[in-house]
Amino acid sequence: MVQGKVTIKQVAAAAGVSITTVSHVLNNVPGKRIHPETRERVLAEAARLGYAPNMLAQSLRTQRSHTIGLVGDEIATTPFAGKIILGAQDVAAAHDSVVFVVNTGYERETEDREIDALLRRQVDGILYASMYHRPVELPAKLANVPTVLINASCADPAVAWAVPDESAGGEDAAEVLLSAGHRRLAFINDVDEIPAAFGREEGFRRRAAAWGLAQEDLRVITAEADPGGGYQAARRMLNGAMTRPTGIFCFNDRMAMGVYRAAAELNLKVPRDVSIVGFDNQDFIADGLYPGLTTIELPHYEMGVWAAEQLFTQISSERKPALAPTTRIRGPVIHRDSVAPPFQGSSLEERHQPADRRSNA
Amino acid sequence: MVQGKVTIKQVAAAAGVSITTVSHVLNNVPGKRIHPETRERVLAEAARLGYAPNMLAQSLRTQRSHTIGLVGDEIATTPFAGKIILGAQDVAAAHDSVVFVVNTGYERETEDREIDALLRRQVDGILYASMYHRPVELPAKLANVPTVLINASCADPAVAWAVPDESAGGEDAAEVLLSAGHRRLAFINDVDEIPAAFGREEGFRRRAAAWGLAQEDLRVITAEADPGGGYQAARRMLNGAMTRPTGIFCFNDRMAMGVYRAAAELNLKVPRDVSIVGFDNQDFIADGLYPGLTTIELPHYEMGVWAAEQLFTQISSERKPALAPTTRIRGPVIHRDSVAPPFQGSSLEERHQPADRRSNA
DNA sequence: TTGTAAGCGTTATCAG
DNA sequence: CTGATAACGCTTACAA
Repeated sequence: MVQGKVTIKQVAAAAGVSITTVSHVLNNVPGKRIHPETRERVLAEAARLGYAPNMLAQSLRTQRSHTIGLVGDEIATTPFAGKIILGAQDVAAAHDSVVFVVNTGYERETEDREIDALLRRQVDGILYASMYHRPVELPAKLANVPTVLINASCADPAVAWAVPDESAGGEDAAEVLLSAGHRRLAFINDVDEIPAAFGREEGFRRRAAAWGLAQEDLRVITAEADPGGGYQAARRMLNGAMTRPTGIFCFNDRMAMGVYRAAAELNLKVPRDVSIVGFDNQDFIADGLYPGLTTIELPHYEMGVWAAEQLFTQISSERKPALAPTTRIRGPVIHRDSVAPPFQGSSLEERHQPADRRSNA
Repeated sequence: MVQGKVTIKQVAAAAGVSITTVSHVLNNVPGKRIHPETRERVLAEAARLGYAPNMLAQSLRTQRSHTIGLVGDEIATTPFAGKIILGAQDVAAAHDSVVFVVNTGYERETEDREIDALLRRQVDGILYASMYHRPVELPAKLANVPTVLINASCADPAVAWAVPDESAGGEDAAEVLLSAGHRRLAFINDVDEIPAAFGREEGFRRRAAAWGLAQEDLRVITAEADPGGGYQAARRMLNGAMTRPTGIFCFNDRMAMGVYRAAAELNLKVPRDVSIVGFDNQDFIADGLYPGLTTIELPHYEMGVWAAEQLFTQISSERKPALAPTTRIRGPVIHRDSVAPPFQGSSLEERHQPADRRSNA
């Protein structure tokens, strides 16, 4: 009620007891038996005054700030980041905690400064997130603080981390195409040599092999992981009608965007003439494309949740074990309209071109 | 060096002085003259021990936490949010502060709970951000806390806010098209009755009028603010060759995405047959489309910066004035490749442009 | 020039 | 059952 800062002292005065007693009843101190009547009185006054403990004082005393830090390289700049923050915040809230988020912009100096800032504020732990799945090394400052990595792995077996299950994603993508009946597949992979590229290809190949697909029916080419890269790769790949893949898996949705364009230019309809599977389920792209893009979602929210939960158990446990848990989280496949059984009719060259579809080059 | 928690007391002991002296030298207390030699000693020991003041204690004592809160309805879920966070963080860092970010998900209850959590942590102030430009009313809890609104306006003249300059955006869009030579324009506006819709239309019309454009040469229709909406509107609008607008301004980039598709289906080339201007400069869409979309960028980062700076001056000033500053920030136009002079040739069954206004590019 | 001590708002120990 | 009182780590009168 009364605005401003009402302290435990005022509650005590109002209830005609000592602050000790107030603290006892408000915190439900185990060993303490308090007269029901005074307890009521205290509770009533506290409520009436709108008392809420000052957590700075509380933290100082208990050495527990109920605060965690989320530091990321590009955490705030990228469309994916949000979900991670959200996941972390949701579990933080469940632990009466709130989260500081800081963006380092890949600057070591900024990172150091900000981590210091967090540490001086006695954060109970730190979530260290990378925007893109990659191996990192833990900043030295964090050696003695509960920390868990998100979207990043670490050689040190003592640090916990969560990453997407890339190869499961690759498998799922293959499964979607294969089970729709496709037998000539292609994977347009990222040129960069990163875990996501390795993992997705590995899974894709593995599942294709499991279906008995012949080597020559699975082409893998690499390109820049953007619309332009996807476009160029697709132009190259979609040329010969005989050998053209009927199902294409793209490293990410942005590349898929380029593949759509290439297909349109070549007068190929998605999904009738080519089925396409993306990766990321990127907001406004996957669902903005026409037809809607079937894609594998990255488990950002889930990683945030897992990591935060892991962090809180680490915080409340005495000493961290020498071997920290790690996880690879599988993202769901989001079915939209870019995958269909391969077209069985005559080959494209024999068909009549629709009049409104002049090819542009 | 020594990890863990080194306190001022340890520094004092190591330097052979009292904690008062340590505090004095470390804080450069104005009125105090300290012997250069002891000052050196203190500094040296502090550095050697790697001392950093515990800000919880400091905050408790000084009643200044060097901490601000950024609460938003969807702050973390949307691709725009990041820039706001970034702007806020950048200026926070310049003020030795760090920012809590919380997402309310439009739930009043969550909002209350989280704001309480921030207040109990003694945040120095709060940035209250809306994901989409709209009027809001300030949560009652924030009445006595320095607060500034981002992407939201407020009827209360005592609260400060920053919003995008929508009508300037509309003007700029019109200018881009008109100065490229277009004389038959269209604006595909959002059906929702929101400030962005009003403002952009108003600006667009105003600038068109300033160029002397006749009423009938500026069509405005509304649609859902997504690719589907843009697509349908464009299909409707791009039909008759005679009356077809040569320049289209879309309420946002997502709608523009749909317009691209409609244009492609109608065998109209962008920008040769239709020039398109979007709004938002949304990552991965505006630059992912082909050809690249010319668009008006929303000043998220700038709003974050302005608001945070405003917040810090408010924090360090005694009492807030009855009339708080507000601002409308103009976003830059991002020139890409979706705008060109109207095509003068005859490849389409289009007749000549009205000869009255034959300007150039 | 330096030190003592009070106090920020809590919690925890230990008496009464 | 309840209440002094000492921390938590720091800043800041006020003394010396």
